[in-house]
Amino acid sequence: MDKRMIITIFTEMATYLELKGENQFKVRAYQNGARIIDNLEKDLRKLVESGEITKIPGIGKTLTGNIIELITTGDLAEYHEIKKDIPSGLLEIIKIPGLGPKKAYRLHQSLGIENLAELEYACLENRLTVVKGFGEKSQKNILQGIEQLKKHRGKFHYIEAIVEAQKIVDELKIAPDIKQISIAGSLRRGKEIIKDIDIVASSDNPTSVMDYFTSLPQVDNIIAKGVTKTSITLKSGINVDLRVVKDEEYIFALHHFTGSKEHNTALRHLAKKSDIKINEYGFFTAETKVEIKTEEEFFSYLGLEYIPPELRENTGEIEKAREDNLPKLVTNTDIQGIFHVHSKYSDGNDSLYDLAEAAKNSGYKYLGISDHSQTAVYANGLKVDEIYKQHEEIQKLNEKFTDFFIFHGIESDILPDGSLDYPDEILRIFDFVIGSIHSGLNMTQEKATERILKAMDNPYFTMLGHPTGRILLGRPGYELDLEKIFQKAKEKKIIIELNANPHRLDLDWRHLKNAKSKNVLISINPDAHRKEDLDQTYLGVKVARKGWLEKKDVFNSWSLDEIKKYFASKKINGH
DNA sequence: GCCGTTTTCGGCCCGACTGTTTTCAGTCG
Repeated sequence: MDKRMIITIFTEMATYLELKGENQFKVRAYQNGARIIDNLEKDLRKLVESGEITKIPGIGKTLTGNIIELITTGDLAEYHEIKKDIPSGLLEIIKIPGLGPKKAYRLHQSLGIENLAELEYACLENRLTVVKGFGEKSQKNILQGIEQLKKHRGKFHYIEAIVEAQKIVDELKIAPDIKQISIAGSLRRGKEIIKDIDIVASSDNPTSVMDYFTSLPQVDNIIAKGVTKTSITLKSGINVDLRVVKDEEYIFALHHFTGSKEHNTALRHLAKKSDIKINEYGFFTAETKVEIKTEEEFFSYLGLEYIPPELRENTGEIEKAREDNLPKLVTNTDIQGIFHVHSKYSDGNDSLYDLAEAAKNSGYKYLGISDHSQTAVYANGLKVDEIYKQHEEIQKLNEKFTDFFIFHGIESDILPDGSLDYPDEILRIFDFVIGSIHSGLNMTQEKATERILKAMDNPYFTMLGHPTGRILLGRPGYELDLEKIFQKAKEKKIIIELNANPHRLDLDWRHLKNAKSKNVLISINPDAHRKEDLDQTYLGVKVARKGWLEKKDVFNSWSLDEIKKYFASKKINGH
C-alpha cells in the first residue's frame, strides 16, 4: 500500500460521503487528509512508525487509524462500508461540469443511473426532465458535458494552457474598456497539469469586456455569462474563466483567483485573527475598507513578506513569510547554460553547430550535448566510433567560440542490472554523463531504487536524468525511494535533473524542497531535440521556483569556469 | 472528521452563476 493509493482512497471516500449527503465538514476532513499526505516530504510509513503522524495538523484520530490500517493490512474496512451502496460510476458522472454529488445521487435514486453511459442514454431518451431539479437546459448541458469529458478528460499540459491563456490576455489587453489584466489560477502558480484557465481583469464597463471576450474567434461555447464572471470553452477544449472587477478591487481579485484554495483559506484564517475579513473584493475591518495597489502591499498589510505565486500552495509559505524567511527563488536570468541536449548524432534534429549558435544567441554561456547511448537503438544511440567523431567535432567547434563552450556528454541508459551503457574507458572521454532509465519501466520500488543506486556508484556518473520516468497525463513513473537517491547523490556529488520537457517536468516540484534540504544540486535541463526546445529550460525554472529552489541550489546557474572545475574534480576522483 | 488563550462542544472561508424554482439549492472555484 503506497502513498498514492492512500491518497486515492481518501479522495474517493470524500466523494462517496458527498454523494451520500454526509456532513460537508467530514467530507472536507478526508479531502484535506489526502492533500496533506500528498504534500508530505517524509516517508508515510516512517511517520507512522515513529508516531509523528499524530502531530500533523489535519490528521486526527480517525484518519491516523485509517492510515495505519491501510499500511498494515493493505485495505480499509471503512472504505468498503462507505462505498457499499454507491455505484462507482457516479464518480465519473460528477466530473460533468455543473453536475455535482447531490444531483448525481438524485439521478441515481430516481432513474437508477449508475454510470456515464446510462446517463447519456437517459438524456437522449429525454428522461432527465422528469426529475425534480432538472429541466430541458440541464439535460442539454449534461449531454454536452459528456461529449467534452469523453473528448479531453479535462486535463491539459501547462504548456498548452499557457499558450492559449497568453493569447487571450494579449487580445483582451487591446479591448477598449480593460484597465488591468493578468493570468491567475493554477497556471499563474505554475502547476504542471491545468484543468482550466483563470483570467482576472479590471474595468468600469464589465459588460463590454465580457462581450469582447465571448466573441473571440477561439471561443467554442459559452458556459455562463455574467457581469463579474464568464466561463467559456475554447476550440482546443480548455475552459476559461474570466473575472472582471472594479480597478480598486483588482489586486484582491488577482490574489483570490490565483489561489490556491488552500493558501487562501489559511490566509483568511490568519486575517480573521486580526479581525480582517478577506474576500475577492477587498480587506474589510470593523468599519473601513483598505486600499491596496500591489500584491506586495497586500501581503505586507497582513504582516507578510511577498509570496510569489508559485509558492502559494499552503505548504509552509505563510509561516516563512511571517518570519521574513522565504527563499529567494531562482530566476531565468540566473541560468548560465544548459545540459541534456540531443543532436543529429542520435535522435535530435539539428547539427552541433546549429545548436551551439542557437544556445549562444539565447544568451547561454555553455551547452552540454548528451546524445543517446548505444542500447537506445530506437533513438539511434551512439556507437563507440561515433563518440570519437563527435568528440573531435566538439573540440574543433570550441576552438572557434569565444565566451562560449560546448561540453561533451552522453545520456547513457541505465541498464536493467544498474550498469551504464559503455565501459569505463569510454565513459571517461566525456565531460559529463547523464544516467537515465528508458527501458524496463515496470519495476518494484526496491528494484528501481537498487538499479539507480548501483548506477550512481559508477565514478563517471554525473547527473540522474528524468529521475522517475513519468510522462504527464501518460504514465505515472516508477516508484522510487527518493530519500536513498538523494542521500547517494549527496555522497557522490551527483546532480539530479529537473527535466524541463513539458511532458515530463521530472523531478516533480513536490520533491525538490526535500532535495534542496539535503543539499543536493539540481540541474534544470531542457532535454531538447531541436534548437527551438532549448528555452524549455525556463519552464523548468518555473517548476524549480515552485519547488522552493534558489540560485545556489541550481547547478546550471554556475559560471562556465565553475562548471569546468566541477567536472575536472569529478574526473580526478573518478580515476 | 478536526480542532482548541472563545478548548471537549460547536464551529468549520466566501461569493457568483445557473436552472430551477416561486425564493433557492446546487455547483464551482
